[in-house]
Amino acid sequence: MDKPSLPKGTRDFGPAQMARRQYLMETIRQVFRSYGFLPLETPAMENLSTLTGKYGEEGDQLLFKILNSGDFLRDIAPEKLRVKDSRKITPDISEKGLRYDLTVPFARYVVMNRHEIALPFKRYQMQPVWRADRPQKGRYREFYQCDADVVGTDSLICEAEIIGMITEVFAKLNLKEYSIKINHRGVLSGLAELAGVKEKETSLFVAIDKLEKIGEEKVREELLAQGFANEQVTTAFDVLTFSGRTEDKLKFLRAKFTGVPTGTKGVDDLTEVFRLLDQYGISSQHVDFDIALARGLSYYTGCIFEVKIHGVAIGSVSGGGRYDNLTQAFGSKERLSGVGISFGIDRIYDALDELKLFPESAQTSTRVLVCHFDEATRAYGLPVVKQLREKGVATEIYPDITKVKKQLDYADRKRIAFAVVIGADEMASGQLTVKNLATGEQQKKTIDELVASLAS
RNA sequence: GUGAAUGUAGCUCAGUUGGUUAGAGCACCAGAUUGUGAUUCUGGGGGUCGUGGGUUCGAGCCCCAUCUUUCACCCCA
Repeated sequence: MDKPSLPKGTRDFGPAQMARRQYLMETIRQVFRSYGFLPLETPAMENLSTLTGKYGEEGDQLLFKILNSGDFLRDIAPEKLRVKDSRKITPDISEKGLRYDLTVPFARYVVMNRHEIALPFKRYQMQPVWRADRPQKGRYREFYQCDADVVGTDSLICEAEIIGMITEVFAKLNLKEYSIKINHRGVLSGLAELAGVKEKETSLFVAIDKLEKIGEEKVREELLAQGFANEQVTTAFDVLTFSGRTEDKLKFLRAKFTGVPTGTKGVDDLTEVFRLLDQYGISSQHVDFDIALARGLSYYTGCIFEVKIHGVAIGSVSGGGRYDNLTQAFGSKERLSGVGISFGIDRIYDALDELKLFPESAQTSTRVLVCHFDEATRAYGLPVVKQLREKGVATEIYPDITKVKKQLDYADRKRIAFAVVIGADEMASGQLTVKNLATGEQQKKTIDELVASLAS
């Protein structure tokens, strides 16, 4: 038998990690709920027809596909098999795939349940997604996304609230050094139009998205290599490299986009988002209007967001944006606009871990261990355990009869806060020995005193 | 998907130009202490050197393949 192992890019999460992950998820859930989002879960697998074509060509390549059940090769025409091109026979042998993100299944759900959904519909969803990527640090093949989306309204209040939620989540996590980058697809399209490269938008966006990472020179080289004309690139960079405060950027772009409706729409929306943040009293100190922010997912049409934590070598920990046509991709006749945000908790976990920001409270386990010496003292301890549990105190009793040393050792390893030692003396007097494992101090308490002191 | 690096005990790592039975620290288990953990002392278990081939009288060390992890590209949470 081979040594057991895990598929590439997947991980187990032990109790210590789970405590921290749950702390993260609970923090996010609390914020989502306070903004009026309600939970939704969808299946791990979707029909491939639901998934393909929504994420661009690259995305389709990264889909995990599920082999059909049964003897699926039997009915395939032999000449198809002879070609030995697995992509050609994929539709014949696979009709399901693992979900790639939570937004597309959400859009599918909205279209399927349109009749019973009250618009605007706000849902949050925290589930794993799968991507057949090559793993690296902060990049896994199975990871959790925590999404909140609103569908059925164009109001930019949603965008402002997304920024509000990000700000609140990060404040609760005690993360102070981060930036929320915001841009608008309209600004990017306007830019492409100005440069006269409207038909090659996508390759322009992909290139300028790397501006911060590889610098202006390299991006120029890449664009020229892709056949963009020198003056087109220069025009684009004139706009991209403008620096200044947000208001200055908006003013500058508004002037540039005279007679360019898509660009003007982008500037209008962003202006409105910043105005709403102000009215809401949501701090925009972490918000950074970045003209070069593009983001890959092809379905975005309006504002786009991306969040980076400073001081850690981890990609973006959160991203999102507005998408106008996603429900139409599922045959909806009605135009439903949606906007949402996704937190990548695996990356946030890595960042918090690296920055040592997990609070002590995120790693608590059992609070009390009841220790004993023999069957009689163990039996005496059982109702003590029961009483503590009824008061909501996480309590366990050492199941085997063994030396106190071993029982305390167990308590120490599990970082249990208190040990209650019950021997013949305690049983006779009713005064139990309560030991604080952190300080080592011991005192005698009756059962009632014990329960009262620990119940919160 | 493309290009590169890595892998020796549970963990972090030594291991000479290829040469006998592969080591350390920490961790683990047991005892010193039959009512007390985290500190001390003593002893113990544990490795087909990632896996499979090859070269050699002889491979942890050299060669090939494969897997894992990591890095860059691509893309992204």
